[in-house]
Parts: sequence; C-alpha cells; structure tokens
Amino acid sequence: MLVSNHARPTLEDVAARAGVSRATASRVLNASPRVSPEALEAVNAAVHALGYQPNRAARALVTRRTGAVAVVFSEPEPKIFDDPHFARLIRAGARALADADVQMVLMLVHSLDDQARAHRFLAGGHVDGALVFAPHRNDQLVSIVKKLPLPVVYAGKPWGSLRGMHLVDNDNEGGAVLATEHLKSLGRKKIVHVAGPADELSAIDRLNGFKTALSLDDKGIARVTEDGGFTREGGRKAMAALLAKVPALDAVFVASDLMAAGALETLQEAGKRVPEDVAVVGFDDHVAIAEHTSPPLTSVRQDSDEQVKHMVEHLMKLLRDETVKTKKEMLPTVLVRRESA
Amino acid sequence: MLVSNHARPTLEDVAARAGVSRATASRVLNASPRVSPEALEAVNAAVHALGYQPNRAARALVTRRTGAVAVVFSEPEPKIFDDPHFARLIRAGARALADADVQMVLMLVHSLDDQARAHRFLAGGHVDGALVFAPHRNDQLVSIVKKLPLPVVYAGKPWGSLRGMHLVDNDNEGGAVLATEHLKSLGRKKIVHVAGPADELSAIDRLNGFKTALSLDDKGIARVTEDGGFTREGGRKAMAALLAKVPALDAVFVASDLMAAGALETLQEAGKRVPEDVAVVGFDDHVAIAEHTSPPLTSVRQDSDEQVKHMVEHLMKLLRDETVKTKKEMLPTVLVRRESA
DNA sequence: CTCCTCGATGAAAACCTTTGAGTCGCAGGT
DNA sequence: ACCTGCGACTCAAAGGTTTTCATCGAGGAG
Repeated sequence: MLVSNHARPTLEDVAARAGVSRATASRVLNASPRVSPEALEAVNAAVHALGYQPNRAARALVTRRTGAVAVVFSEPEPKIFDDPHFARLIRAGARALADADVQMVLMLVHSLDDQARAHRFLAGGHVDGALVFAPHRNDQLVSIVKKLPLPVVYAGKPWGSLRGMHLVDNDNEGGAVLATEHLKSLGRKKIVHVAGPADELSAIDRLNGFKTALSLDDKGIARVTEDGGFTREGGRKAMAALLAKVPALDAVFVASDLMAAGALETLQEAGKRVPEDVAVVGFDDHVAIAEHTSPPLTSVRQDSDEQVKHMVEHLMKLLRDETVKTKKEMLPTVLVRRESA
Repeated sequence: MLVSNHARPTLEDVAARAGVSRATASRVLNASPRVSPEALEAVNAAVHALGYQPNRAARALVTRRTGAVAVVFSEPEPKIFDDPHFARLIRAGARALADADVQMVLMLVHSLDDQARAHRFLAGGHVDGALVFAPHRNDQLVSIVKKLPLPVVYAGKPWGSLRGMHLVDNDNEGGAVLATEHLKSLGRKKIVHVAGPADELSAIDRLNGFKTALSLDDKGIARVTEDGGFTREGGRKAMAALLAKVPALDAVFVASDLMAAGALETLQEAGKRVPEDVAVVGFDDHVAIAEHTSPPLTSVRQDSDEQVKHMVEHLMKLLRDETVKTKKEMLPTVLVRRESA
C-alpha cells in the first residue's frame, strides 16, 4: 500500500502502521522502558518504513525544549576573525553539538545592537542553553547573560565574579610556567615576555605563569614584558620594544602563536638567529602558524577541541538534570617542541 | 496588577490585557492590515508591558516554518579551517541572517557520516532553507541537497549541472583577467600562474581568465601553470616548480593569497626581488594575509561579505514567494594594488 | 475461584499560535 | 424599511507531540 501522499508522515501514521496508539509510539521514540518488545519492534519498523522524523516544533511546544543551543562569541573588535583560533573553536563546537544531536545556533556579537539582539534572543527561550566565549574585561554581555535563567557554560574565565558560573578553562598559567621553565632549562639567562592584552584573563594568567616561573629562584634573570595585543602586528612591535630595552635578551616567551610569528619577523630583521641567539616559545600551538614559521615554533598546546567538547558535555549535563553543581574545569596544557627553542 | 507568575506570557495574556481576542492580537503581531488603530495600539502596549515574545515552536507548528536557515560547509578535508576565508564567510553569514531575523544553524560536513546527518537534518524540515558552500567536484552533498524540496542558494558554482539552481558567484574569470592584464601592463613578458586545485570551479575560472588574457594577443608570453592546491605549502612548492621550468619568469599570478604567501617565500629564498625581478598578484584580497606579506600583496578582491549578503537576500526572496525564477548572480571583482606588482 | 498487583496500553488534555469561517454593526443605496 | 457590502472583530479548529490518568489483562496469592 504505497501512500503517495506527499506530506511528511506523522506519529499518528507510524502508530497506525505499527498497530499501536500514538502514545505507545511516542514511548518507543523516547526510549521509555514501559513498552513491550513486540510493540517496540513494530514501531521501529514503521518508523523505518515511513522514514518518519519527529516534528521538532510540535515536540518543542510540549516539552518546552527547543533542541537548540546558542554559541555566542562576544568580541568588540572584529580582529577575532583573523585569528585562526576562532575557526577552530567553531569547528569544534559544530562537531560536538552535532554529536549531541543538538542544533547549533551561532551568534556573533560585536556592537551594542548585537548585544541587545542577543539578549532578546537568549531571553526569548529560543535555545535551551548557551556556550559563551567572552574573554574581555567588562563585557556587558556577560552580565546580561548571567541574569538569564538559562544554562550557560563559559569558555575560559570571563571577567568578574565567577560565582555560580560553569566554565571550562585552559591551564594558561601552568602552560606559561612550562614554557618559561623550558627556556630556563636551555640555560637562557635573559628571558622576556610578549604578553596578551591586559583585558583578557587568559593573557594575565600567562603573564602570571611567566612571573611565577622566574621569581621562584632566578633573581638574576630579566623580567621584562610588553603587551602585544594578541595580534601579529602587535607581536612585531612588542618584540622591537623589548629588544630596545634588553638588547642582550636570549629568550622570549610569547603569549600567542600569532604574536610569536610577528616577533620572529622582528628578530630576523634585527639579525638575531633563532634559536641560537634567541629562543622563542609561543602559546596555542596553532598548527597552521607554528609549523610554518621559520624556524617552526615551539609552543604550548591548549587543546581547543577538547575544551569545547567538555563545554558541550557539561552543558548537556546541565540540561538533563538541574542539580549539577557549579563546576570550573581546568584543562592541562603541554609543551610542543619544535625548532625555535 | 503585577502578576508574579514566572511563566512566560502567552498571546492569550496579551490579548486579555489589550482587551481584544487572541486572533486580533495575532494579526497585530503579523502586521495584518485588517486591524483598527486603537486595537493596534492597545496590543502593542500590552506586548511591551508584558515583555511578550511569540513562542517560536507554536508558531512553527502552525505555519510550517521554522524561522531557521542552515549554513552548510562541505569540505572533505579539514584544511578549510586554516583558511581565513572560512571565518570571513561565517561572520558574514551570521550578520546577514541575524539582520533578516533568522536563526543560523551551522553545519560542517566532512565525513560520510556528516553527510548522512546533514541529509537527515535538511530533509527533516528543521530549517526553511539553506546556504550551501560546496566547491568540490563530485561532492555527493550537492546531489543530495539538489533532490530535497528545500530552497537553497549556493556560493559559487557547484560542480555539475546548474539547472534550476540559485547561486551567487564571484567573477573569478574576470578577476583573473584583471590581474593578468595588470601584469602585462607592467611590461612583464614571462608570466606564469599558480593555480588552485583542479577540482574547484573557482580555481578553474581563474585559470581560464589567465589563459584568456594571455592568448588574446601575446603569443610570446610564457603560459605555464602549476597547481598549488589552495594551501600555503602548495603555493610554495608550485612556485619552486615554476622557477625550475621558467627560470627567467618575471611575473606570477597566484590564484589565492594564501598560496601567494607561500610563493613569496619561495621567491625570496631563490633570491628574487619582488616586485623588481618578479611581480606577484594574488587573489582574494584577504587583508590579514595580503597586508602582512613582504612586500604587501597586490591582489584581486572578491567581496565575500557582499556575496553572502546577496545569498541571504536571495534566499529570503525564495522563502517569501515561491515564484522567484532561478538566478545566477555574478559579483564583480576588482584589483587592489599594493607593492608586489 | 476471587482479589490484588503490576506492567502494557490507550484516550485525551495540554502546549501556543495562526487562520478560515462566521458575527456584528453601520453606512449607503433602493 | 430593507437589503447589501464592508470593515473589524471573535470563535474555534488545526497543527504534532508528550504525558497523565485510566483501563485492561494476566498472573500470583489467598
């Protein structure tokens, strides 16, 4: 009996074909235990035969769940889009959310208008939860989102009180310590640092790690730092400034690969050989950059894929049961040695 | 009368407060003309006072519209994510779709599993339409999507028959002609080409443009090309191969900025000065690359923001009324002069 | 043999909006 | 005085699923 009706099959159709009621069919779809093996099989067969797909809207209407999650990037400047890190995070998010069978609704927030729109949208109940990337100081979006009755997991530490927030961070400080210790172990005596912008906690953590590693014992080692703003051009300039301040420097820990690429250019222009004269360590281990600098860049790896995966898993847990306690997770970082140090 | 009921207000509540029926309130929200000014005002006031937001699921259920659009990137290899172009397209999509007040559901398709999932999802009626980025030859996804009763707008020409498809393309061939003519106008005699992969039509169009521009009159000019695969490393190698074939080459048109960056490195290693010995023109005008090569790269600009904006606009038109005729739009490209040529 | 329990199932309400059909009042034409 | 036409509005159905509550039947205990 080939029904050439072009309309999509409904649960009713499935139930009819399986010889059960809509309720039972529904139970099968939702893996309820209270259903006989025969019914289960019959329904599954009908679903398959009809190519049935649940109507998301109808389901959302009754469950008050949308089956969608927002992924929000808050970044005042558009610079983020030249940062390959961004693409990596998006890719990881898309994969992890698809695996969880959840729609990924992407939101990019730049202007105040965007912010208002995001507020409306998130408050409007259009998603079940959100993954928020908002690294900057005093980001209004964070205070907005915080007030919403919406499960949210943050990437890294947003600025401000962390009370009651769920987040997955990378061990920036630990990674910085790793990098700096490595430079020390190479026998370098005058180690300097190109830092990220002072309004991002990841940059501050890396700076702190650098300071910690040095202050432990080596009073004699230079501890000069310069802000490179997490851009290639910034890294270039910061390196130049450092060279001016400490002409005899023999190592530099740069807080991002992008900046490190700029720093390498400056060093080369200044006639310094890397790693012979100056050892360089970056941060991020962004392959597209680190493997293509000359020489290839030793760098601290933070596994963004893993970070996003954990964020999604945690959010799913939040969505499943309300009683998950607040959690701050810290992912380890490792040093990846290449040729620059 | 402050109702401290925590539940979100429904249209019923709005109607009650405005002293009209649900139907009238609905008509106000949907900007129906058949409503008196007083009613309109009363409803709007109530909406505002209650902070009412329509329930998307309920609306979707009855209108059979989801208010969401899929943005699909089909790319067998993950290389796309190191290409800054990708981030730019995503950003443009997010902005344009948000402006159209539509949810952007991002889908990244790599494996066959992803493909099956995408198929299920798109066929499942979870979105009203799709923007598809699938440049590669024999991409199964395209044939899958083509069979779906779903409005789709493609970015660039997908491989295969274009019958009945809507797409917005860049004038790759025209841009290539522009680039090549420019090199000719500089008096260069031995012009070569680093092409993109032969399984992407954009690369082929650029190659054709190159050939066209040369074959018109200048029989004497070398017409050697090499595939650089749209990667930096590929550009590097292709350039080396070209140098081996045509040691006296004095100009090169490279089909992407990323490859051009690689090519520049090769040229420098070979002791060629740019632009004195060899003039170089890239394609894409990707600022993050073109402005940071040394020397800065002359390049053909294709405006991705504009492309995506047109794609969204066209898709919205398709969604509004069914009778839009098939359309292939071609966006102009322009040459941006910097120092490399 | 009857009563009870328990697991499987079905009927129906609920979720919230859009929309076609129908109502009402009023102005204008005959 | 009556009908017509029309604009503004209301009523209620429809849309597809989940979930509560009731029912049914079988099997075990008494």
